[in-house]
Amino acid sequence: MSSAINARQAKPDELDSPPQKRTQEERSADMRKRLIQATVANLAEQGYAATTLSSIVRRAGVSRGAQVHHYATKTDLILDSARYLLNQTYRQLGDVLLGIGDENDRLRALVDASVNLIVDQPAATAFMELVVTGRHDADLASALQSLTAQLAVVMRGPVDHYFEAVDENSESPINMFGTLLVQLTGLSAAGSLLPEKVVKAQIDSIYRQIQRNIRVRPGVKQPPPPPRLFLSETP
Amino acid sequence: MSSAINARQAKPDELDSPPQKRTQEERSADMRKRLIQATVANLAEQGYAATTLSSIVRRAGVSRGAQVHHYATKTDLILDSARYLLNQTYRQLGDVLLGIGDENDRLRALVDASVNLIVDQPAATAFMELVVTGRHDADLASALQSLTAQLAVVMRGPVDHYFEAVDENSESPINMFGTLLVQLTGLSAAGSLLPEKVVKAQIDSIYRQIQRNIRVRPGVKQPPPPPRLFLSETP
DNA sequence: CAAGTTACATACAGGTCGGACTGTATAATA
DNA sequence: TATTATACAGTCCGACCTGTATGTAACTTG
Repeated sequence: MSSAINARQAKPDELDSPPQKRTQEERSADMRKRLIQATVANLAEQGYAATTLSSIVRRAGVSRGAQVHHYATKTDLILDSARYLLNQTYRQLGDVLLGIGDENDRLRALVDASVNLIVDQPAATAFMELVVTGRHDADLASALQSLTAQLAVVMRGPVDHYFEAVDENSESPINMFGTLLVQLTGLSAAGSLLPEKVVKAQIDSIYRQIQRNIRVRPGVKQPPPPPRLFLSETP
Repeated sequence: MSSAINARQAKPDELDSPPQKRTQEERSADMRKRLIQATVANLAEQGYAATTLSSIVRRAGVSRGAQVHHYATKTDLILDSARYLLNQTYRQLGDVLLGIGDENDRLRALVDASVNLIVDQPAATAFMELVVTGRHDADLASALQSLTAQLAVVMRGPVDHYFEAVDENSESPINMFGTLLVQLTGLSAAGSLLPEKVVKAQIDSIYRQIQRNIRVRPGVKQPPPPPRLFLSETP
C-alpha cells in the first residue's frame, strides 16, 4: 500500500517532473506523510524494535536531516504515526458503518469488513506494535489512551444509530462493538500462532454471538449525526 | 514474585550457607531457572526490546559468562523462557479446571480465575511480548506455534470433560474456551488503553456469553484422563 | 532581488548490545 | 590424587542507533 510513495525525490535525474514550485507547506506535508507511512510500514513489517530512524528514512527515500527537521525526536515521529493510524482507523470504521444497509444479513458484512480491517492488516499490526510498546513507555501509553478514548466517544453515536439490541436480555450494541474489537485485537495478536481454520472458526463464532445480541435497526436511511471534530491532523 | 531469587550467589560473604557441594546438574538447573525467571520478569516489566542479556544477568545476579555458558545465544534463552511460560500456563490452567465444582455458578469462578491468570499478570505480559516479537522473528514464531499447538491438544480433553453445551444451538465448550482465551488476549493487549470500568464490563460480558452457551457437566467428580506427557522440561 | 526563513543533506559523537574470547574455580573421573 | 570436563567470571570488539552539529539548497517576503 504505502510502498508507492509517489516515487519523487528519488535523487536520480528527474527530467519528467520539473521542480514544480511546491509551496513550503506542501513540501512539509508531503515529507511528513512519507515519513509517517514509512514508519507505519516499518512497524508492521519489522516491529517496533527494528523500526529505527535509519531504517525509516531509508525506506522513505529521504535523508536523516529531513526527518530531524520535521521530528526532533523519534518519539515525536512515533506519536504522529499513532495519530495517523487512529485517524485512518476511524475513517475506515466509519466507511464500514456507512455501508451498512437495511437487511439484517448485512451484519455479516459488518463483521467481515471489520475483520478485513484488522486481522493481518499492516495498519493493525503497526498499531499492535505501538500498543505493546506503550506498556513500557508512559508517553506513548498516555497518547494512545487519549486517542482511543476519542475514538470510543465518536463511535458510540453511529453504533447506536445503526444497531439495536435483539431483546431485553441482549448485550447493548456498543458493548458488542467493544467485544468485537477486543476479540479482533486478540486475534490480531495471537492469530499468527493459531491455525488458519481456528481463526476462521473464531470469526464465525464472533459473528454468531453478535447476531444473537444485536441487529441492524430497521428503516434507518440517513447517516448518523456527524461527530464533533476528531483528532486534529496538524497539532 | 521472581524478585526473590533465593538471594544466593549475591557475591557478598556467604557465611550462613556453606558451599554445600551441589552437584553439577543441580547447579546447572538452578542457574538456568534463575536466568529464565530473570528473563520473564524483564520481559514483563521492560518489554522485549529492553530485555538485553546485560539486564538479564544483572537482574539474575550472575555474570555474563554464566549466561553464555548455558545459552550460547540470546535466542536460546528466549526460547527456553517461552517453554517455561507455556508450561507454567498449562499447569495453572489445569489447576483452575481441577478446581471446578458441580454447581453451575462455578462458571463465574472459572472466568474470574482465567482473568486473574492472564490480565495484568507478569507471565501473561511476558508471553504477549514474545508473541508480538514472534511476528517478526520466524524462529520464535514457529517455536510458539508448536508450544501453543501442544497446549491446545492437551486442553481439549479436560474442557470437554468438565463442560457441555447448553443446547443444540450453543457454541461447543472448546469453542467457547478458545473465545475466552482470544478475548483475554485482546484485553491483555489493549487493556492498558481502556478505562478500568470498560475492562470490567467486557469481562462481565464475556461471562454472560459463556453462560449462555456452556455449563458445567453435572455429576462429574473424577478428574479427566491425564494427557500424554507435555513439554519436556529439559530438551 | 536581497535578506531571512524553512527544508534538507551529511558527518560526527556518545552510548549500548550481542557475541567472541580468555581466564579461573568447582565438580566428575580414573 | 592427578586429570579432565564443566561451570562461571570478566573483558573486548564490531555493529548499530539516536541525537547533534554544520553546511547547502529552496522558498518566502519586504
